[in-house]
This record gives sequence, structure tokens and C-alpha cells, in this order.
Amino acid sequence: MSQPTTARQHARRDGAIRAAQELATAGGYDAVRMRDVALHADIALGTLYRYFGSKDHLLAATMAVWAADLRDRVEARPPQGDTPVEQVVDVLRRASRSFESQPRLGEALVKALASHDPGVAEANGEVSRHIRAMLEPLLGALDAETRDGIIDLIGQVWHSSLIGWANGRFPIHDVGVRMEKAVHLILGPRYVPLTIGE
Amino acid sequence: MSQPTTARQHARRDGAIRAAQELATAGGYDAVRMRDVALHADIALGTLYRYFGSKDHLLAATMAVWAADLRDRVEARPPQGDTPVEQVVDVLRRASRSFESQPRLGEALVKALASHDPGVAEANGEVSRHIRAMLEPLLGALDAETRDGIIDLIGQVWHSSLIGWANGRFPIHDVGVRMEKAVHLILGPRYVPLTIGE
DNA sequence: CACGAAAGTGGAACATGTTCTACTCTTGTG
DNA sequence: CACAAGAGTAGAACATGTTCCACTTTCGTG
Repeated sequence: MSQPTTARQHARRDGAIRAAQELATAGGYDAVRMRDVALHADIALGTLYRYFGSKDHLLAATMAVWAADLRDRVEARPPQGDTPVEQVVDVLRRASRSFESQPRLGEALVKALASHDPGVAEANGEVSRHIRAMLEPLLGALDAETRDGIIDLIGQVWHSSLIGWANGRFPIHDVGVRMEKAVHLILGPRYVPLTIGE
Repeated sequence: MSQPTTARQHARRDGAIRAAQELATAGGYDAVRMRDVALHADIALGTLYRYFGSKDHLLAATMAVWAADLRDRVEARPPQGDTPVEQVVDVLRRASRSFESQPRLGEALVKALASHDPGVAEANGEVSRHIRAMLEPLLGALDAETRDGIIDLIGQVWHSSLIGWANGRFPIHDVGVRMEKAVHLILGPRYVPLTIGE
């Protein structure tokens, strides 16, 4: 809830996030029981709730950490591809792959992100900012307003695809496929206006 | 779970959906307590669970009914507008307006739709089919594959926007605005390729 | 240092989705 | 009709997110 101030508070908060991440990696959303998180992180249940207003808030915060990590990796090794379209697709593919290797974790984080909770909204904004930071440099050729709109759009499609996957609507691999298709549909006509529809 | 066969079973199922709808309209997701639904529908809790595997399944089924109603209305009074873009926007605006007048209901239905549950997946498919049926005739000028992709895309953006609204990320009015923006970004360049970016 | 406020603790308590049980009613079939 | 199988019922029971409580520890400040 409130920002940690002392070092011990930071440690408690981080410990909780780490515990949540471990439990989620192992068993998905349901395996993250608040009592267990508190136990693993060696704090009281009440304290856990002082830091995170709800289970979903805790998981959303975990997702924000995940997004920051992804962004670090993308900045360390810039997106591959000759065209902006390919580069955007590459970023999204890397994101999907990260979930692909830890599907239970992904399921848990995504599920939490689709939840009503002021804390979740905040974490969501953080995730969006990371996505924007990764994609913006790739779309420099477009005017700012169109670019902002398109990044929003991609973010929304990504969100929706993740939810579809997390809820078992389709396999993880499809997230990448859907994103690629969407990016082509959205960006294709702008970069290759003469060959509409591929 | 299983399909109703006798008239009494239909009545039970419909009664449950009606009760869920009324409770949701009045008080949103949390106000739909399974015990209360059973009470209102005059069936036992166990029976309710025989028809709907979970609360979210019940609400998703309610949403499918809502989508069918919307589709009926759209078919009764075809979308306004001179261009496909305007017509698509009109359909989406009508959908948003429907939620706008009953925000608690909308919140409850949308929340349920973002849930892991085979029953929900099925209801989700039903909703998608209704959306497709409403939009497809408006995009006759595009080749089938592109059109399918675009309809999927619009459905995903709609879904994501609704979730954003239901979770308090932005006001209901923004759902319409976001959809309009998205439709212009996606369809604009295809119908008015010479004035990219508006 | 001393002390009051804020933070943390352990554990009970509560709310509600979901499951289970023992019993009764419906329904379709020989 | 008789009866077995399936459907429905009332209500207890269970799991887990969330809240509360009474008490202890930590922290910043005069």
C-alpha cells in the first residue's frame, strides 16, 4: 500500500514478491496462497496485506518486476529485424517466449492483471510504460500521435491475447502468432501501403 | 453443465440467468452471490452448480444472452453511417451504450468473461460469434482473410477495453472513444489509403 | 535516553465460492 | 403401473481471500 522506507521494509516487500513468484512458477495462480506467501517470506499475514491490498495486487506487482526485467533484456540486446514491423514482432515474441518457458507464472500474473483493484491499476500502468519504452524507438518514422495510438493498440491486443491464453482459450504459441498477425494488420499498410493484406 | 432437455430444466436455467442478471444490474459482480442466485431463482445451490460449473460460467452465459440481444437489435435497425468505418463504429458505440446504461451489469459480465473456466470459454465463443455476425456484413469489400483478421482484432481490442473499464482503469465513455480510435487506426488506411494517420 | 506513533506479529474470525451428503422427487421405459 | 436412474433439495462442510484484535517491536524525535 504505502511505499517502503527503511531497508527492512524493502526487504519485506521484495521477499513477498519473490515468494509469490516462486509459488506462482511452481503452481500457478491457485498455488499462490496468501498464507503461504507470508510463510515463505517470513512475515505475518497482516503485514503482507499492509504492503499489498490484495492477492491480485501482489501478483500485479510481480508482473511489473517481470516487465522491467524484460525491458532490461531488450535494451541489452536490441530487437532483431530489418523493418520496424519485424522489430516490433521480435519484441513481442521475446515476451511470449518468456511466458512460454514459465507458463504457470505467466498464467498467474496475467490473471491478476485483469482484476479490479487500485493497486493492480497502478502496476498495470507500470507494465504499459515498459512496453511503450520498448516499442517507441522502433516506430520513430510515424508521427507522434499515430505512434502513441498504435502502441496503445498493440498493448491492448497483447493484453487480450494473454488473457485468452491464460484462460486456456488457446495455446501459448498462439499468442506470438496472434501478435504477429495483429502487427501486420496494423502496421503493414503503413509501411508497405501498396501491398495491402500482406 | 449439460444441456437442458425438459421445459422445467429450461425454466430453471433461464431463471438462474435472469436472477444473476438482476443481481448484477443492482450491485455488480460481488452482489451476485451464488446462494442468492439460487434463492431468487428458487432452486437449490447444488442445482445451480449442476447447470453452471462456476459463478463466472453463470455470468458468462448471461453475457452471451446479452450479446444475442444486442445482435437482434442491430439486425432490427442496421448500423448508421456512410462508410464501413462509420458503421463499425456505430455498432461498437451501441454496444458501449448498452453497458453505459447498466454499468454494474457490464462490470459483472466483463469480469466473468476474463476467467479460466471451460464454460466461460464456450460462452466467450458465443459472444465472439455474435460480434462477427454483426461486423462481417459491413466489411464485405475486404478479402475474406483480411476481414476475418480485422474482426478478430477489433474483438480483442473491445475485450481489452471493456476489461480496462470494468477494472476502473478509465470511464465507460472511453470505451467508445478507444474503439473509435482503434477502428480508425485499423481500417482508416485501408479505406482512405491516401490520408494515412487521419 | 524516553516515549508515543507506526509497523509487525500470531492467530482467530468472517465471507463466500465450491463441494459433499443423505434424502426425495421426476421421468422414461419394460 | 413399477421401478431404476438421474435430477433436485436442504443444508452442512470446506478452502481460501480478507479483516480484526490484542499484543510486541521498531523507529524517529524532543
